[in-house]
Amino acid sequence: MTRKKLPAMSPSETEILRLLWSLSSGTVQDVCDRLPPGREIAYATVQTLLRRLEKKGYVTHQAKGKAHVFSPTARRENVIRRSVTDFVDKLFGGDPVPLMLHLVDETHLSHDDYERLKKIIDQAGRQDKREPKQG
Amino acid sequence: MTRKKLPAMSPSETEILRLLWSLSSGTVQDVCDRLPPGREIAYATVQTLLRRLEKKGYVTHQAKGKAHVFSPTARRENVIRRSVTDFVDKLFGGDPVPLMLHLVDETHLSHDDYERLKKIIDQAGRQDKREPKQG
DNA sequence: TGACAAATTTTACATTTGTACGAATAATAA
DNA sequence: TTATTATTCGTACAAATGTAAAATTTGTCA
Repeated sequence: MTRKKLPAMSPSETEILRLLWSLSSGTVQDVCDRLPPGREIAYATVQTLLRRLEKKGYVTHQAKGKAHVFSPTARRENVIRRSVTDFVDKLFGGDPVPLMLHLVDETHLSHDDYERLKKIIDQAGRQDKREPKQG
Repeated sequence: MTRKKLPAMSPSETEILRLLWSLSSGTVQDVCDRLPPGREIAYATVQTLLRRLEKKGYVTHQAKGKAHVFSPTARRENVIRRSVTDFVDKLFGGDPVPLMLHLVDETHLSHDDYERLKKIIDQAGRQDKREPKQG
């Protein structure tokens, strides 16, 4: 299946799509309710953003009573992968390592987070040895 | 000293500023020469971007012969910190941990990178224990 | 069935972004 | 000093973005 490459999302669109993911699916109102305190944008604005996301292919909707229930179409993983790649390209010339170092340095992590991270890194590192060059 | 908060950079501006960092300072032409192959934008475009960066306060210039030599004013660390924070806010609701996990998972790292990362994480984790709540 | 409320659609609009041409200017070589 | 060349400056402009008011439609309750 030729998975079409969707047009890039704007930051605000990204923000909205994230909220929709956290809801699985929802109406404009639902998304509005998820806006964090301090981030106040009008209902109509959220709606515009959802419409644009739909036009770009990131979400779809289905009528439910008088309201529209929106749901994400693109897989979260894929969208994130692309966003991260773009970001790393612009700010780090494509090399993710400096970003990782930055994150570890700048983030206050809980002990659990450290353990989890270490574990994952260990795993990834070991896997790396087992599959030296497989695509 | 009340360090003023600079207006956000656009992705293209970020890209250009990154190149300027890598040069320490340089003319429009210098920056153009640093554009990676495949990324071709006109001299005049680069110039506009630098001009806008200057207006926003990220770079400054000084005349050197007939050319202008641009140099970054904002500290790289700070700009990166802010960019990363913004990005994490939009895509992960402010929690950097999922981004770290994603990066470790998705990135093909060299053995050295793994070691380096592990070391840094260990260090950060230990430091975390020694300073339980100091700002 | 008619009024009311909730939601959508339509339309709008200032700003930012990406991109660049052409004119002006300054250095330089002849 | 003049022609040439490199470089900036001013200007432009379509598309994307952030934001939303106004108009309209659609359920729903009395």
